[in-house]
Amino acid sequence: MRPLAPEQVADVAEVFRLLGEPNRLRIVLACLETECTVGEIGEALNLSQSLTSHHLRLLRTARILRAVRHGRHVAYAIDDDHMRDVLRNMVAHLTEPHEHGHPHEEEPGS
Amino acid sequence: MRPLAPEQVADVAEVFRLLGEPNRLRIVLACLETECTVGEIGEALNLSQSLTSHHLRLLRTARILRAVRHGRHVAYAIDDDHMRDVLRNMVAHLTEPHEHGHPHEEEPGS
DNA sequence: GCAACACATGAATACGTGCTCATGTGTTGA
DNA sequence: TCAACACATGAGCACGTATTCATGTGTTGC
Repeated sequence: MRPLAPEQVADVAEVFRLLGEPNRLRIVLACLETECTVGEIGEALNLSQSLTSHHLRLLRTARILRAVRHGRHVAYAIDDDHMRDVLRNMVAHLTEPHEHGHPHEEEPGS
Repeated sequence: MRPLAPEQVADVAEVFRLLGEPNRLRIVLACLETECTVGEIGEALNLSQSLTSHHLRLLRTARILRAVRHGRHVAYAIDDDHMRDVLRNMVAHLTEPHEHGHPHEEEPGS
């Protein structure tokens, strides 16, 4: 992987930041398999309509989700497969145990 | 990918949140290829010693980085390969163009 | 056109967090 | 043991942001 341009670092950080809010992450995960309408998301995750829409706006402008109108509903879905892989790997990171049995190296001081 | 336990969602979000801060992300990227000491990181990224150490503490306790003492230096490195994949995919997400040419679906209202 | 529905958005607030300053802890060499 | 080095950490402040309330925009059926 190349050194990565300094401006792209900001973009990467921005996406991570958006995924770093629990409610937003839940929204993204809900849209991972199949597309969902705003109402469905709010009801499933127990979020107010306003809050759901605010979060969706951020996820949409950051191109994490894409929006499609269906009648008077608007459905959201994951933007691309890279994002899906990011989520899968992150889950793997926390689900699977740690590779080498390094003895819980947490605090260097003591 | 399974529905993912509600408590794990918080853990995933926590890791994303930590990677969502530009300086912390730069630190992680610096430790991606080879391990770096605190001093090297601070100098390379032009961060104060205190700030560098504060960020490293967060990254260490979240198991994103691991710390190893070498003499009076402490070197940090990426914790495991899943994290490396997460970063690679995220870069791919932003570097590569969007898969289907959906016409910049950004604002549904207008 | 008009009501009802589904969603978007601006303003205001309470809360979290990144950064700095100061100080503490651990390690090496004399 | 003592000074110098390398790093860790607590307190405090300035700033960003998640949430709510109120209101606006767009769409369907009558």
